[in-house]
Amino acid sequence: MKFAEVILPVPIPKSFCYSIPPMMDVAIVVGHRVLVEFGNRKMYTGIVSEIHDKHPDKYEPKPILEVLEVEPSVNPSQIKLWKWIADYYMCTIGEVLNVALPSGLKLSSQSYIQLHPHFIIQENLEILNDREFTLLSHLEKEQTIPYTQVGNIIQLKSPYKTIKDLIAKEAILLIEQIKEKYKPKMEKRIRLTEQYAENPESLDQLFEQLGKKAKQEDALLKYLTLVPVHEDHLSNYHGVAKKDFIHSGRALSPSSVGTMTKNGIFEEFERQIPRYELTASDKMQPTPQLSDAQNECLHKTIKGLEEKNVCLLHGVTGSGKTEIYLQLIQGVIQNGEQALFMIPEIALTSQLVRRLKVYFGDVLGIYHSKFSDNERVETWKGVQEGRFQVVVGTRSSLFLPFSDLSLIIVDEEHDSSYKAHDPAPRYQGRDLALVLAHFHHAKVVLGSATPSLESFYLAAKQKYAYAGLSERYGDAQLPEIKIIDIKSKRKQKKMKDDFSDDLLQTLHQTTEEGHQAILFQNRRGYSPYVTCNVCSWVPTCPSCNVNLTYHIYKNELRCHYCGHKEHVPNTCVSCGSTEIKTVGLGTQKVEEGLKDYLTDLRVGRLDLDTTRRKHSYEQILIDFEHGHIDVLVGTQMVTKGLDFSNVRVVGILDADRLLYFPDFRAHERAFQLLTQVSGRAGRRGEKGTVILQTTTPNETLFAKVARHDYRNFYRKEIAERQQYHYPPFTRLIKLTIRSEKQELTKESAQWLGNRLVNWLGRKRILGPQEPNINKIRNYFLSEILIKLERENFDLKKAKNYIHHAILQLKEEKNFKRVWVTIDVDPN
DNA sequence: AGCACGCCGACT
DNA sequence: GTCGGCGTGCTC
Repeated sequence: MKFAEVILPVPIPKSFCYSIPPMMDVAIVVGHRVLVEFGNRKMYTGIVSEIHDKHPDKYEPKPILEVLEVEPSVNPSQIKLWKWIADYYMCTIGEVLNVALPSGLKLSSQSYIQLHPHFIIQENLEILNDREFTLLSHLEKEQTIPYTQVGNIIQLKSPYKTIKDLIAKEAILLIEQIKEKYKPKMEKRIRLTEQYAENPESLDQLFEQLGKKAKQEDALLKYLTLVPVHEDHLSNYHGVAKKDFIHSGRALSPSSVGTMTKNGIFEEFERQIPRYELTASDKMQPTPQLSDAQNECLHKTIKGLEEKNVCLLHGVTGSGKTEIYLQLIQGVIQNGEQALFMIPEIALTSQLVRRLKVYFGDVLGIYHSKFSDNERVETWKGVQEGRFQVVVGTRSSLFLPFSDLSLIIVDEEHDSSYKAHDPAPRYQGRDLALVLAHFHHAKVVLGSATPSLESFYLAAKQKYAYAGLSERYGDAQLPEIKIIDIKSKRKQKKMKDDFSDDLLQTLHQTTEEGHQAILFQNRRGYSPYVTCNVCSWVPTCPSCNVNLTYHIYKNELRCHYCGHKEHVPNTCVSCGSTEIKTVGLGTQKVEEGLKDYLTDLRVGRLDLDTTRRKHSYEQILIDFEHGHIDVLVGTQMVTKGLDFSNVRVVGILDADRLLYFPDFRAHERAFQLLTQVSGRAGRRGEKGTVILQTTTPNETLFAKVARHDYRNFYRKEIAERQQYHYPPFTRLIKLTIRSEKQELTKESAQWLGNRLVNWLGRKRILGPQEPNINKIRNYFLSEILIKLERENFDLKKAKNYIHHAILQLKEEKNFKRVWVTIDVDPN
């Protein structure tokens, strides 16, 4: 008898042992998706992680019910990676499985009830109560009803007992239905039936027969122009897409085509087609020529990769790093190997994808969060089958089933969206890329204009190779950055609301000249809060401890943490006055204000609120590209990967806010954001201008941004990190403690903190401390930060302590309703 | 995470 | 009684 260890998508830190029925013995291997029963009756897809013949001694394993595929969906090196992640990021392997496997490959069962075939309601009325009768009459009509709906039907919150009684009376059956989620996309096609296709001469006769039926004759003619049956009768086999046949060129009448199908002239058939909108129409192009500087950098990178496996490619904004990536990828394709091109979440615009498609065509796969389940499965399978040699995607593309990976490019490696937040595993995509590459003996290129301190530090320590690119591509120059002191401007009455005279003038001038501008304000909504002018009352969220943001379009107040919405009150809830005013500046207000002061401008906005829908992001960018928008206002979305040659001016409305985050990375992030957004100005051709508005014009960080002086920024910042023992000199683990009561959160956090201090020592534990926003979605939060040495330290042991302490916390009677999340290497 | 089960208090 | 709420324990 053989047994399989199966990974299941549940947050339990174990794998589960199932028996392999003898019939399956030969077929089953590591990486197979299998269907198993788990718990009382639920069915799940699991992944086989190990096969052995040791019967567990404490229980009798259940059998594997089904092997869901011939070729395993997952390869052994992926399982190795999953285990590494679970270990390093301190989560369960089930949680890893949950994010790693596209949901199209995950099946789970849903419970349904149906009438027992031998049960006749009319003959059993006396043993049924009202509720039972209602339910059974519904079942007579509906055949099957999902378990989850039963409660609604019989007006009970927990229908469990009723169902159990009915099962005992043999009135109903409980069944499990499994839904296969992935559906291949099919296309309806049309072709001639065999009799006509095989001897095209018979078509002449057919034309005569159709003589008076002009519409059918039309259709036949059109078919023959689309499919050259006369020249090559085999061409009929693939026929033509029905949609194209009927609607392209001169449209046909669908009903006459239908008639002809009925009469055995045409036949309909289906063919699986890829979901990708491809390529036949896109002409393939050779990758672009490199400038001398790029060429030199490319060679430095290649040499660096040979020596160190990892190379930091540090190129100023607009220096053309992408062209270098293309060359590297090209090399990988020629060797018949695979490459992964990683980009931050939002930068995956169709702009970039379209560009890559032109160079790589059919060997390029795409993978990101706005893809549907089905599309993801197709990329997954394409990578597995080796059809896709290059994948461009966000951090989740690290989980694809690569077999022959030889290069990973992490573009904009400093970008914080590489870090996963919400469900565990809270992995850092850039770091994980290094691990994946290590498993595959692949090379990694980390590219950025503003490298993360971590990466630059490792390059400085010669752990990574380094290749710099300090000039912009073509004749472009780095923009001139003007720092505007808005405090003194206000005194001089040269501010109009939040716009300085310089900013308005520059915008006016550049748009007059036919150029475009970008305005950056890192806050969405109209204003961050509203307040009563009389008593200073501020509306707050009922479930989170934050002020509500004012959104002008629906005249609404919204919570950006839980999504709560309410109308703006006409009168102050606290004092009854009607003087409610808005305070502070969001992107909507910038948009409004611009329209007031520069009336002729066409203003667009790019933030979370305008890009919720799947293609809206793309649409705004297209409008901007085609010059339908003069000024684009946006949040940090505008800092990422927008590359429009006509943008001459960038305005930063309030640079101060970036600095005063209570976070050791605030300065790093500010420098990156400011440099990146400035880099949008003046690509190709003339020099751009950046207007940076601030109340603290002497802040040295701004000066460094203005001088494009990354190195001095780095020197100062790294010294501080070292002095205060922050990464890259230490490793951080953040624990977040949550409960429904503030006191409970506080006490349990204190308890946990003490335990950790005992085991790990006072100096390694910071907190517990209430975060700035101490209540989200009705849960009160507290945080503990653990600082661990990077060298000469037993990390594994420390993590065990942490796990242990949390386990102990949960065993304390009073702390049962306390939740702790672990975030390794938090942002 | 689900889900069953058991105990308790609050109702028609 | 019967229902819902909540705590507890288990899942191969």
